[in-house]
Amino acid sequence: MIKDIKIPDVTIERVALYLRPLENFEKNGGHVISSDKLAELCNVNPAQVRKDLSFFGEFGVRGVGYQVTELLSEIKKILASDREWRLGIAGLDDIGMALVQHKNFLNRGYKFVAAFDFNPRNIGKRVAMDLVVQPVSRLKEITMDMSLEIGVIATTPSEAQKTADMFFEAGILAVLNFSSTHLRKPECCLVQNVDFTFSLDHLAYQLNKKIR
Amino acid sequence: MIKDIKIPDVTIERVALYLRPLENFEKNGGHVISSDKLAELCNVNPAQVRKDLSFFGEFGVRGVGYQVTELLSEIKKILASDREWRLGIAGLDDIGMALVQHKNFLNRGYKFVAAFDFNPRNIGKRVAMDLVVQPVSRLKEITMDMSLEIGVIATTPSEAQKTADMFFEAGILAVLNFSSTHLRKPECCLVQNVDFTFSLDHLAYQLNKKIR
DNA sequence: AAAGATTTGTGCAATTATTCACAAAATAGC
DNA sequence: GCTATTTTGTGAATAATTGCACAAATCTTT
Repeated sequence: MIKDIKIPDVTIERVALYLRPLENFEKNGGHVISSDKLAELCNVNPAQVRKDLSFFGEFGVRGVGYQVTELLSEIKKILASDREWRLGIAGLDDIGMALVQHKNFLNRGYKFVAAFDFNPRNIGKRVAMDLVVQPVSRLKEITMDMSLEIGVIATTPSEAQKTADMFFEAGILAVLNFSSTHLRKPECCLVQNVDFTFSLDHLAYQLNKKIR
Repeated sequence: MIKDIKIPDVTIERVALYLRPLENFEKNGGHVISSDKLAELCNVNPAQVRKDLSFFGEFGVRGVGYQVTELLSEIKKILASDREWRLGIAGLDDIGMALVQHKNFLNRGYKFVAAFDFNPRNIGKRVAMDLVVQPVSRLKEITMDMSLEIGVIATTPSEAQKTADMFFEAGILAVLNFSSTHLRKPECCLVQNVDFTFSLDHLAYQLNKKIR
């Protein structure tokens, strides 16, 4: 039961954050968890946990806490990670390879079902179970045929826009961009950029403040 | 001239964001930029740009704008990315390899000067210019000898805590954790976690909201 | 040199987010 | 079944962030 008021972005981010310690907690045999405990695991305020969850419904029991398994399933429903998403990746050099081979994606329901590259040397390579690299020339066709939902850009910066445009033309829903280039995009499509150096910039700032 | 009031975290994040379009702008021959233009490039509000920068000083000229080169240098000074940071990485499988070979780090002053792995198969490998993989058993010693500042964890989840602890013991200043494990850490040390699946969770949530 | 046009820096109001604090609901002990 | 204890859900208070709006500073034109 989702209330139809605007849900803050920060709430979504935190709900995704709750997921991971919760899974651990369950794996270690926990069945019930309080907002206090969950908050502690996530380094946030307990009232925040309760308020965040209350945007989506009443999942807890007063005087008791939250059933872990139930809460997990509710959170996955909220984030729409209770289903499989079909990903296509372009660029199978170091980053691309690392991504398709990373188990976490599949564990969370993000499945690479198609891979593309410009470099003839990479084409035809089997990069993961049932995943053979196709030439980028077939990107649009395959994206439509396989109804890919999310396109992952792991190409060089100079190829990034070209590749993204092909995904857009094929009607992809969203793009996850690892290429450290700003992408022009159509209104209808979501783009999320990932840049590791931001994390380092943030660390460097804090370090400098501390050691100064 | 840094005012000694508390600077919001979001401001630091945005200042890092400004850096990248600014560098592009300069590369394309721009010499002066207005807060309006910079804001447009970064998808933020112009007043926000001005206010963010004003935390650190007065870098602009009224009626004119900001000298791009000067602003870049000021921002780098703010973020402490006007210097080189010495990084050590542990774990040279797919992610680790992708990281050490990624040019962006060096461009921003983040230099991998030591690499470590548990796997004997990886030890002795030259993974980048002047970067040969050492056994993790030498991590503490080398971290101290080379006065590494930031440790990057790209090991398997099960080795992550062990590795991090060695960095901590060696007196590392900060750790960047790619291992999708929560790390216990001493008070004195900063830890920043990087988890790609968060970006996907966020995309999935937004997609689901849209296509529902 | 004066008027008009720009664009910064910032006080302040509006909005948004966080946290407190407590009633309501559930359980446990007696 | 009553009392004490726990813990949720949430209204209200507090805190933080954003963005407007305008004076101050600079440049441009005549």
